Amino acid sequence: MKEEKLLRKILEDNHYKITAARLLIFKLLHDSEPMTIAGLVAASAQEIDRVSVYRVIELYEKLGIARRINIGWKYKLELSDIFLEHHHHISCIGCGRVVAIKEEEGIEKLIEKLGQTSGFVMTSHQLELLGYCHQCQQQKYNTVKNNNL
Amino acid sequence: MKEEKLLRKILEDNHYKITAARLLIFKLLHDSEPMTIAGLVAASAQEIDRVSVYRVIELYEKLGIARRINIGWKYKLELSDIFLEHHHHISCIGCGRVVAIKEEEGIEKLIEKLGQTSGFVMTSHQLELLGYCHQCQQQKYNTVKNNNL
DNA sequence: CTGCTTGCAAATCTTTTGCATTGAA
DNA sequence: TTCAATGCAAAAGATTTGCAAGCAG
Repeated sequence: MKEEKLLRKILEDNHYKITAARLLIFKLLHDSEPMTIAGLVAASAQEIDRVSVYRVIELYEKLGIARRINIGWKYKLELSDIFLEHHHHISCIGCGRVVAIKEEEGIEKLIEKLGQTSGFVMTSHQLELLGYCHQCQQQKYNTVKNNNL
Repeated sequence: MKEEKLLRKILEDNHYKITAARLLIFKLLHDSEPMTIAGLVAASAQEIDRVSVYRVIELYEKLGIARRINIGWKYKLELSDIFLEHHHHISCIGCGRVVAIKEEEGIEKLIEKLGQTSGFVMTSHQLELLGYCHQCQQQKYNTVKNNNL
């Protein structure tokens, strides 16, 4: 897949080695919805140590390969805009699912304007929407939450 | 101050007692910029136990008295929209300071529209902006970060 | 008085660090 | 061969839970 090729190039260009751990974490992020660190640790437990997951994620954030998205006061990880188009998310409070929202023209411009007005040089932004998805609106107040992992 | 009166009313209406710990945490949030839990714990260490801070905050979030705002992958706490007008923030990556952004007409409407389009019933949203404040733009790449607390 | 609140101790969970070993280039 | 990357152990930090004692209503 061509995304992996880009990954390899970024690692090489920055003089980092291409290792099994790094490829696996990338694959997991590439093939799934946004995941928590705990989820990544669980999914890769057979192959790599918990600590290495943290280290790979740290590196991926530094290199702009992955980024954290906030869900309430937790966070999940996904590949960055280099691999996925820039977008935002809406998260379901009921089942924990995260849905990507296709770019809405206008919002980016507004956001950029807000930063300028404050005298800041903006480096990034994130819009977090919370609510109940269609499914969870029906089975209202379902006690058993399928959050995270 | 009239905000404290509202606090007391909310607690009473929901059958929670008015205690020194609850009043103190409220006062701290009321008199400061957004604070981390660690900051609240430190500021109230003489009077109340760390665990109680967590419990008061938990209660305040449940009652909609306080809310968490995301800063990168950390968070800080501030009084909710009942006490402060609804607004957003821009955080400085350099010094950690959080600045409130006055409501920008248009953005709220856009956000509401995004939720509807996704078939969600939206309950809340948060816009997180990151960048460098005017001061930190000058003393670029200041190593000593005054983050948090 | 009575049950909600709190403090204290300790259990959990999450993230970070030190060091010896392994492996990619 | 060589230094970066990893595993393992353990430290450090953040949050939660159980229980007895204290206090608001």
